[in-house]
Amino acid sequence: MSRPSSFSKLDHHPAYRVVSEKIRSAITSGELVAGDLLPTETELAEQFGVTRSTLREAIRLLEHGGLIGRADRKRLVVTLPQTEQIGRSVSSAMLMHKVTFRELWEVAMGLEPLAARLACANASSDEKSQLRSLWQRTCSAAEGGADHHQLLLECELEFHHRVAQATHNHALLQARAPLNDLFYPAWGAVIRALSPGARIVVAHRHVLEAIEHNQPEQAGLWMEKHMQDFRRGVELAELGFEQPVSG
Amino acid sequence: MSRPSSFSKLDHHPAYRVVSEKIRSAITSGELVAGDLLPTETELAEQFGVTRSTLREAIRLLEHGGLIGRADRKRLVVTLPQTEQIGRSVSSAMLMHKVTFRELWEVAMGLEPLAARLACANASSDEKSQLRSLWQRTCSAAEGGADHHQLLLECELEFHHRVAQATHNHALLQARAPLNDLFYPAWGAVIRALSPGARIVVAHRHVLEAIEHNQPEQAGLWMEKHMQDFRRGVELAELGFEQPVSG
DNA sequence: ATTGACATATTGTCGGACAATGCGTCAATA
DNA sequence: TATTGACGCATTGTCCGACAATATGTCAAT
Repeated sequence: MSRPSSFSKLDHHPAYRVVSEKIRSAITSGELVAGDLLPTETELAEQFGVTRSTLREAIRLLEHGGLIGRADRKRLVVTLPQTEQIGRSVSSAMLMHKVTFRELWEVAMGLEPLAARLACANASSDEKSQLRSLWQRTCSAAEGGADHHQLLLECELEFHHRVAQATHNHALLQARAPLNDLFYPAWGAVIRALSPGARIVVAHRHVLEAIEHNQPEQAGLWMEKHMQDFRRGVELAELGFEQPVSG
Repeated sequence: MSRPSSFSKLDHHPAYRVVSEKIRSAITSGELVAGDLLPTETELAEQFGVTRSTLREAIRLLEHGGLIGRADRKRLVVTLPQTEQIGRSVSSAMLMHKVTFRELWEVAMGLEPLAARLACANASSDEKSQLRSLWQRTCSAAEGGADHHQLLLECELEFHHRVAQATHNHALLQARAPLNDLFYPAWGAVIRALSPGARIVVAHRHVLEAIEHNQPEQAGLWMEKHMQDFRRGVELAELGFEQPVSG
């Protein structure tokens, strides 16, 4: 065993993984683009020289990544991975790694103000008006008290998501997608404990107006304050800043 | 059709997806933890009341997400999703969305200086010394000229990865994991075009020393300069800052 | 203690089968 | 003419049974 073996451990990949990899590379190499229809399962199975069962396992492997899906419940189609779909698997990974409130907050402090700044330059007027109408909904949710906690939570999360969307930066969208999933339970706990509707509304308004008037610095600063509020909220609610975010 | 139908579109999920979801929820809910061994396929199939083929498709669905794997080529085992595995699917998603150099750079400007700052407080002495020895390897790679471009590229990427690891922030690691994959071709092109070894070495040294001396501001500033260098590199190499990063 | 032979269990792969369902065609009808 | 209904066809989702390859355990032989 201690003898320096010059043989590399030969790795025998199962067929379903090989097939999956072939299809994946065909997609990522641009040979197949989103929207392209794939042949039927039987036909694909023939092309690869495997049985339909094996091919289907390969399909499942890609399906989870959002690379392919069903067009009309029949034909397979190459699809663009959706940020939310990918983000969910990332966030579940974060949950399993027991990411703490602090870790989540630190990353959010890096990404959310950045998103706010970038949104100033890139938000379309349509996105701006949608943000404003969302803010008005947030107002009414904040007034409702405990009855509207769930609604307020959803407004809070949607606000950040829409700001990120307004950047039109897909890398940013993908990077912060999992944060939204983690903030769901996190903000939820804070809201239930403190009813911080008023503070949320104020912060959102300043960010919104900064975006409307194309003031990146202001947008970033107020988003930062908003995240500081979140941190204070976690501490005041005595959730334990160093505790893992519970799914 | 225009009549307001009060019926919700009933969604019939195929069995393999239901089974997959059952297992996933058992894992994310903590009922099953990483390291747990699952029964054999036949046994699982019996428990869920499906055939082995169907069950295997469900398994594939989870396998891609890194939630389960094979222990010893036989028994199934619950595994902690690895950042790199997840990151790769995210980065391939970014590639398909034609993320530009600018978008990549903007996110990196948010995350990399943050990582440098956080690494100051959290890096173990072991990680610090590993960073230093990596820097020395970078030096020799930088001297080699065109022959060592590949080596230099790998050093550059590994440096950023290790800095991120030194933060001990798993959320940050997951969020920036896909960036590494995208920086591979991006830095590669810059290095081949400009041979910026010297500048890389200088920037890394400053970041490294700032981390060693626990100076977060310095670490963040130099990491920022480093990313500015990357941007200049893309422009000087005439790669097109607004062009998509090619996989 | 190492080696070899053998039975056992489990996975990877195969081939075939069938029900459910969506789609196209085409005739019948108002 | 436009809608409806009947019918056949294609494809997926699911099932069943089978077998080779391989890892594991046991036991005897050296």
